[in-house]
Amino acid sequence: MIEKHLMRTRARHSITPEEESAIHALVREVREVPARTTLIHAGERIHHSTMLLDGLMCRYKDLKDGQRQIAELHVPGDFVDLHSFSLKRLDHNIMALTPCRVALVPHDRLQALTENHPHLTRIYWFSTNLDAAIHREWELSLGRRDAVSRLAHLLCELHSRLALVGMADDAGYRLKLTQSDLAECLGLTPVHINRSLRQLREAGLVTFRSSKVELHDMAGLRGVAEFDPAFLYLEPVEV
Amino acid sequence: MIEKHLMRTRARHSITPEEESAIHALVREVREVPARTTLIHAGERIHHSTMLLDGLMCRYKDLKDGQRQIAELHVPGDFVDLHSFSLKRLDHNIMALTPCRVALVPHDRLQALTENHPHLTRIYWFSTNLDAAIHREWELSLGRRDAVSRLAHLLCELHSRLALVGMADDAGYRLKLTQSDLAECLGLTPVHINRSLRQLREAGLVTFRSSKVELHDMAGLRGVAEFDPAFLYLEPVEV
DNA sequence: CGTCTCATTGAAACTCCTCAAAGGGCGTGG
DNA sequence: CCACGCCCTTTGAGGAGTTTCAATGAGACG
Repeated sequence: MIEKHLMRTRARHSITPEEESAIHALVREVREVPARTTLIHAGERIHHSTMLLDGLMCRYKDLKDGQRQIAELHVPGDFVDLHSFSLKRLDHNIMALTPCRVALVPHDRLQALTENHPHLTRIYWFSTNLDAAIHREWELSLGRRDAVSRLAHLLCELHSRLALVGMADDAGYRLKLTQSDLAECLGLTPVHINRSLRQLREAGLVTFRSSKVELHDMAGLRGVAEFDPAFLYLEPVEV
Repeated sequence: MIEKHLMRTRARHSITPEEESAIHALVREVREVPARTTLIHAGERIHHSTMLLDGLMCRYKDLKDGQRQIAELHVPGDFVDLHSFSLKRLDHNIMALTPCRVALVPHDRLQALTENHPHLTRIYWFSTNLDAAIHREWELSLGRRDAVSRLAHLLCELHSRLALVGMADDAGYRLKLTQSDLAECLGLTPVHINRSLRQLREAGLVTFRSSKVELHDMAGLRGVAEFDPAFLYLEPVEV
């Protein structure tokens, strides 16, 4: 059930069978979430964290005039709001972009984890630090990359993250996002996303159509994006 | 010596005298860092974390063409790279923007902390989650706010963070940054920062000149910025 | 007092946005 | 099973915000 979460965890850290059962024991219940549901609203008191089992979710903030900025996309296996364990309230909203299946992890079980499992605590601390690293890479994109490069970078990032949980290969991956969703990730308008996608397509690098990303020239795409996967910390680390 | 760090910690969490001594015991040495020194380079193996005692530091990333994006500014009392404890290598560089005094905290002492002090561990986990919250707010700025609002927001953020460690009051604060530094924080050019500063000044909101931020109309500034300090988690939380 | 960096200003160019409209795909209901 | 409606995608034209290039001014430091 939480297999993808274990995949992404094992990819970066070595965990004992006993620790795996401790992770299994974190989950209290599994729930289905319809697409376009805002699961958690900024500011509300939270008592459990959410692990994404299937589907795509995001963290987003918006301005009074309705403009929205997605701060991070979440793929299956991700802990979407592990940080709510220490923050108690979030500074952002959490929404399901597609129909999702999530596992709920009560904060008191995480509390117990920090008391009894220092190694797993460090692993989960690492996990929130990885989210921060993704935020930083997005800051670089939003601040300094132009539209085409920004888009290329996001498609590379998703490729790496989905591949880690077996949901992408060299040919491409399924991505049930609209061009408006991409716009909200990249600080652009849907219209400009459309034009930028065309540029990438006409350059023979990648096609995004009917919810599928087809990679035609991964090296070229990474070149345009100046993509270096180091920020995803894909190498095993002993924490 | 680490008084500002204790100030910002006490502002958000209650800690016992015994925990305070544990924090004191983290520091191995204090070091001076000249302005414009890159202390830590992306990718290198790190064995200690850096606590900022005095001066301003930043985390930054850059692109091949030399464009730079600052991902976060650090004020005295901040742990600049606490996340290097779990990540081991950083995805970004760390630079002193002004002459700085820093305290070095060996990772093995943090490791011991996670084994013996779960409460302090949660407090420091919180601290890295707070950095992530600041990153998210910057993503919102970079993606969706226009130049003037972005600048106003940063000046509000720094006011709140500096006030927390007693380095800002209602009148303003000292800020030893150049307009180019601000440009690198905000994803703009120095020229445009200059024009935007003029707009804020002529609107009677704030003046930034000779390293001083003078707040003339805090309410107005917050309005322009759409500034809500919630993302700084200034309220006490029991973790 | 000269030098260097930082700040300031103007004019032109460019990227991306806004507004608008038409074209496609898919599910639902008649 | 087709038609309708709805949302998403695509394209065009004009406009706004920001950048680039260039030059001058001001302040700090040796």
